[in-house]
Amino acid sequence: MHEILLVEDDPAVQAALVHALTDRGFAVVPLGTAVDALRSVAERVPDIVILDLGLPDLDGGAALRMLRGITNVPVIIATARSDERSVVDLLNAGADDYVVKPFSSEQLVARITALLRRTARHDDDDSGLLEVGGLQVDLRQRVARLDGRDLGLNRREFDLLAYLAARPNSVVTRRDLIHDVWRQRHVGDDQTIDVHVSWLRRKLGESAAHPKYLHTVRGVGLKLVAPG
Amino acid sequence: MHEILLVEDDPAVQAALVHALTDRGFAVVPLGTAVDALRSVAERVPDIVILDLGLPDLDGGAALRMLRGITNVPVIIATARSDERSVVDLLNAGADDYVVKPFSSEQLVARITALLRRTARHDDDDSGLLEVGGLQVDLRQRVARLDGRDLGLNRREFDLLAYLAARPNSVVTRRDLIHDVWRQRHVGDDQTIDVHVSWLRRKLGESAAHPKYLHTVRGVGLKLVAPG
DNA sequence: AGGCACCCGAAAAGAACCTTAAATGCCAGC
DNA sequence: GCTGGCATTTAAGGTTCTTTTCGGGTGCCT
Repeated sequence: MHEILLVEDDPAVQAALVHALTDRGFAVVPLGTAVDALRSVAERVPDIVILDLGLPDLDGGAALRMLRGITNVPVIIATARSDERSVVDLLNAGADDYVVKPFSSEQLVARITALLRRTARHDDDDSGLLEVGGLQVDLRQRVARLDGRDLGLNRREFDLLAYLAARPNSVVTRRDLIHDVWRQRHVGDDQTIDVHVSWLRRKLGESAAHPKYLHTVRGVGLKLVAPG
Repeated sequence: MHEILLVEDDPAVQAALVHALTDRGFAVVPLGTAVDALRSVAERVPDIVILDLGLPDLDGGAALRMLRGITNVPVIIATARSDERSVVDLLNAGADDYVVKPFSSEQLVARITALLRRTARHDDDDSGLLEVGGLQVDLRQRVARLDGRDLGLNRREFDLLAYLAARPNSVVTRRDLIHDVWRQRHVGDDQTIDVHVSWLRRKLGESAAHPKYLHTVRGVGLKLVAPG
């Protein structure tokens, strides 16, 4: 679920866009002034900002520059001003895209999606840390730590743990694992999974009889829980 | 210096754009057909593709989809077709931006720059000094030093090390390397990479069995870490 | 008790990887 | 256009690590 900060002072336009974007599965934060927008971004950076020009409090270029002073968040300018000068200036001031009203909400969504697609990779890079209790799984470095100590997992073990750590407390079936971790239809036997789970348990310093993090759920699958 | 692949069949428009883009310091490869463009990209991936619709040989949507099958290169659609359907479809098919003729070359440049800015973070900004532990990679002089001593790397070795040094501690896949360092789709084999890594390790005074900086992550790729 | 699901040690089977050496491609200078 | 040198890629063999298979075992549930 992506979070969109919508900065638009015309209530009618704002309402229409909120509706269109929400329909498409985005979480929208609608605001009417540049100052509110800056404050909001300082507190929590959204996945993308839609910025109207002609806000009541601040000139668009100034608002954009201040925003850029805070963060590198993707920004789409959506405005009625279509003069060439304005387009070029704002793009050069750090905007990612510029759409001119009237535009269809469909086009705006397509442009948002395109921009998110382009930025997605970076997000992965920056936020690849999963934590469950004293367990840390760093997807970027591909290192898993228990209480700060590197577990020295190999590929399968790491992928397995990462998959579980991404879904703490929920039961994962063997079928899920074959599909998502092994990425194939037929693994000869569930034995295969069991063996890898066993290796993983050993490295975690636990066993099936005395589980701390990695619990078996009989007849269903496995579950990674924070101990306690 | 960024490299732009310009796919445009109208000779007059092509000439004008080549001129405008070259003036702005871009290296431009102008081509007139989609087939030529695909061939060119398969051989060497540019920094950005400007794609005209209405090419003589292939429908724009088809061309874009085939291009996306090969690579993730940023694509700007530049065309006279301004109907909503076309805009939305192509953005959803993987285009990054869509500008409608007639557009000013200034606006095109601004959009190119915006897109490169958004994409660039991964590439080396060839203006700086990367440091990882006792390793220095000077992108401007293209010199790499270990504890102050010049390693005497050749082109590939340098690019490889620079790419890794720009992402310390993160695991980089062979696929990333083929795409971003070799910049082409078909490298006969991963062997190629292995061999260059081997040369690089030798010059770094280490080996796969006893890595200091350059670690293999089996089944995934490589990782440059600060030793210790 | 008997069936089922699961656990785990050991060892075979299979990939991935490293290195050296030879072949190929590319460019500069003649 | 040829020739030699350098950089890069392909090829081959060996090594190490990973993954799977096998088989005996344990414990839960009906």
